[in-house]
Amino acid sequence: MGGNRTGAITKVAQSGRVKPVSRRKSSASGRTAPARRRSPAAAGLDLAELNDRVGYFLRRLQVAIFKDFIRTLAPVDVRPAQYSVLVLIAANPGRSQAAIGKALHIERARLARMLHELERRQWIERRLASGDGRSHSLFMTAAGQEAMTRIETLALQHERQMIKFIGQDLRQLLLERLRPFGRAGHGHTS
Amino acid sequence: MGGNRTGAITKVAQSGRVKPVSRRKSSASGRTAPARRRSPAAAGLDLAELNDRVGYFLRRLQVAIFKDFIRTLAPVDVRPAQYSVLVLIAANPGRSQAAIGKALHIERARLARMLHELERRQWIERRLASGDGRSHSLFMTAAGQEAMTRIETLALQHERQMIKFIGQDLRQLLLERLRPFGRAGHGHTS
DNA sequence: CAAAATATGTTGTCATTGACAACAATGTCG
DNA sequence: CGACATTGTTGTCAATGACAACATATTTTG
Repeated sequence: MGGNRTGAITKVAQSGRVKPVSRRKSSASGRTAPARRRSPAAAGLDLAELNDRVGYFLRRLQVAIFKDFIRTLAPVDVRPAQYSVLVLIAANPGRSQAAIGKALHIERARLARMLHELERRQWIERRLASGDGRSHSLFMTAAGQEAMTRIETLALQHERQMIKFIGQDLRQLLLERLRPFGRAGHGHTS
Repeated sequence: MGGNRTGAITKVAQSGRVKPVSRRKSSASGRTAPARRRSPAAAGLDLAELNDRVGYFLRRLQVAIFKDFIRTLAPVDVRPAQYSVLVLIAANPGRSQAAIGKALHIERARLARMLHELERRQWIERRLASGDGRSHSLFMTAAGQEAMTRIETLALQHERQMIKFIGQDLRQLLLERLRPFGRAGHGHTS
């Protein structure tokens, strides 16, 4: 933490030090009403330049989607990252932790701990790779595959909710346009 | 923490307990080569059903964008959330913490600590609201407005990098289609 | 072949976030 | 006035991302 123990309002410059903000492109036409009775505090604030930051809206949408995912998959207690790992192991049995981690951009240490949890739940198992004494080959257990049925059912339910939320057309478009970025080689400086 | 202290490979079921995974669309044809010298481990893994999870790709893109934002704004040490707060205060001077927080979906406690930091840096100031003894009116300081010039310059530089990364057409499309979700009333169950 | 460099998995921390609980002070409303 | 809501604050906890340090094993090199 930062150890920020302020708590007291600084109370600086109650004079005119604060200029009314250098007028930017948007807004214009000044404030709509000088005295909007009983403004609910969160009345339409001006997002200003935030309106042109694609990262802002993408973040908002992504958070909303994850929240829905977590809520929908709560019955099986599976989080987004866990889900992606389970799917990859099921579709690519026998691969190493390094392979799974690189494909999903999950760091080694993080993945190791996540796999311990999935192993504790007896959904996956790790065997020492035959050819390489360092790596572990990952597999789903029978119980894991059974669980995947239920998990995929809920994941599909979540996806349907997403379609209702953002619209099938936008979802399809996002999938088509974003898939290339989801492949390895993007987003990592390494 | 979780207290997961396993560390030992369980070494279960080395027999046939693990069925070769219900054949999915791709894969097939078994392992390509029994001994692919220096295989990069992360060779194209099958994303399977992840290919239809819009949340997965959205997450990947969003993380990449935030990383670029943080890297680009590193000279001024401003993170995405801080940036959004600064922009909103500059564009809506005098509003309360509650108003800013609701508009950006930042929780009260989180925003309070963030504002303490921004106040410590002397970029913003808080005055007791005239009409309401509970709330604080937020303003940019002169120094804060000066800083905003540099911050916006870097933010624009980041945005241009985003255009190069995902393409101007996709960015514009995302902005147009996602802006409605960025408005209040979405993503919050409250 | 032996030393050096790499790769892999593990554990230990730290920093950032989101979420909640508990409070104190204040405001609103019946 | 008294019950309840709002606002800001602090304390915690959980999930993540990021690194450092190791032990072990493999690959590369001289």
